[in-house]
Amino acid sequence: MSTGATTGAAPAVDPAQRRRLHPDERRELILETASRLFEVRPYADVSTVEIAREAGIARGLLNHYFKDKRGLYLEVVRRSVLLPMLEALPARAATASPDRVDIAVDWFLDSVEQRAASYFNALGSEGMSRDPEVTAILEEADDLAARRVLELMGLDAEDDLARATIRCYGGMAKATVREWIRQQTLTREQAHDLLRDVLLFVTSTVLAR
Amino acid sequence: MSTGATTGAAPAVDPAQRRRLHPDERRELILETASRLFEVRPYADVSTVEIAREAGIARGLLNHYFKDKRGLYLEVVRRSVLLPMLEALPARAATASPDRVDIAVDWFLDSVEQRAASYFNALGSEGMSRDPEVTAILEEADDLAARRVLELMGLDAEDDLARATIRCYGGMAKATVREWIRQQTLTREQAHDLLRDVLLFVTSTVLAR
DNA sequence: GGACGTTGTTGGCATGGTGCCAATAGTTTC
DNA sequence: GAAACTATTGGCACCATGCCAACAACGTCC
Repeated sequence: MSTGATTGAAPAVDPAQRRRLHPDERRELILETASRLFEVRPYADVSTVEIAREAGIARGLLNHYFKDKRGLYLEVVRRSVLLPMLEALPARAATASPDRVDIAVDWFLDSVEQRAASYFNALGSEGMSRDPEVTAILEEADDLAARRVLELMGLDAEDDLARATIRCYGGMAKATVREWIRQQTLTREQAHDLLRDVLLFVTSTVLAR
Repeated sequence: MSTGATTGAAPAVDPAQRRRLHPDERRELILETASRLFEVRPYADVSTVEIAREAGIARGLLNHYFKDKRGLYLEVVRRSVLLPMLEALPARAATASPDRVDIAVDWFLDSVEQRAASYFNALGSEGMSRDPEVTAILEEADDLAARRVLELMGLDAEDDLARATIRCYGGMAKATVREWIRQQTLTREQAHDLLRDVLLFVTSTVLAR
C-alpha cells in the first residue's frame, strides 16, 4: 500500500532463496513441517499453501515429492504411528509373568506419554478411520504392538488367535490412555493398574483355551 | 441437440419438480441421502454436488438447512451414533451377575451387527477424526453406552470412576467388534466370550476398589 | 575457468468444490 | 383470485488442489 511504484511482488525476504537441497533433505523437511501442522489441526484445515509457506518452498514442490496432499498425509501418519513402534523396547527380563506385565504396560504408557501429540493425531478418536489406506497403516501398527506385547510376555507372537485377542486388548489400552491423558478421568496409576490387571487376566484366559 | 431452437436449458425432466416440502421432511430427506453416501465413502470424497443431485435438490438448499457441509456431516454422525444408543434395550432381568453380562454383551453385538455400515462410518473418517466436534459426539456416545452397561448390570451409573473404567472397556469392545466383523479373525462366539469374561472381570475389579 | 547438462524448484493456469445471496415460484391465507 | 410468505433455485465469487512448462542452482567436462 505505502510503496506505490513497485508491483505487488513478494517481500522477497531470504537472500538464500531457491536453495537446492538433496531430495532426501527436502523430503524430510516437508515431512516434518507437515507433521507439525497436522498434529495440531485436522486434515481439511491444513492447506497445502500453508504447509508450503511454513516450509519456505513453493506449493508446487509438494506435488513433486508426494503424489498429492493425501499422499503427504499418509506418509505423516505412517511415520508417527509405525516408527515409534519399531523403537527401543526394554530388554525383556526373564522374570515372572506379573512383572512382565508391569514392564509391558509401563513401556506402553511411557511411549505414549512422550509423544502424546502425534499419538492422538494419528489415532483419530478410535484408531478407526473410514479411509482404507489410513486404516491399513493403523492396523499394521496395532498388529505390531500386539506382537511386541506377546513377545515381551514370552508368548507365541505367531499365534493368530492370541494376536487377535491382544489387538482387542489394544483397543482398551488406547481408550484408557485417552481417559488418562485427555479426559483426565483416571490417574496414571489407575490407568496402569487397570491395564495391568486386564492384560494379566486376558493372557491367562487366552492361554487356558 | 435435436431440438435446435430452444436454448440449452436443462432437460426439465420431472414434472413434479420444485415441490415444496415441509422443512422437517426436507431436512430428513437430506439427512438420509447424506447418510447413505457418507456410509460408503470418506468425507472428502463425497461432494455437496453429489448429495444434492442424489437428493434431487439444488445444492444451495443444503446450506439453507445446514450451516455448511461440515455441519451436515456432524448431524449425520450424531444420528448414526447417538440414536441407536437411545433405542430399545432389553428389559433388565433381575438375574445373577454373569447372566446380566451375557445379556449386555449380546445386546451390544446385536446392535452392532444390524448396523455395521453406519457403525463403522461414525467411528471417524479420514482427517475428521481429529475434529474436536466429532470427537465430542463420539465421547458422548461412549459415555452413554457406559451408563447403559452399568445400569444393565445393576451398578451405579453415576460413579465417575466406574464409568471411566467402562469407557475403557468400551474401547476393547469396539476393537473386538472390528476383529469379528471386518477382519474376521474372531468368530462371534469368540468375540462374545472374550467380551463377556473381561467385562465380568472388570466389573468385579472395579467393585472391589 | 567457462560452457553445458542435469534436475531441483518455481510460478501460473485450469479445474472443481464450497459458501453466499438475490431472484423465483410453490403454498397458504383472507 | 390476489397477496403475503417462504421454500427453493441458479449463478457468482472465492479458495484449494493438481498439473505443467519455464527457470536456475549445482555438478561436470573440456
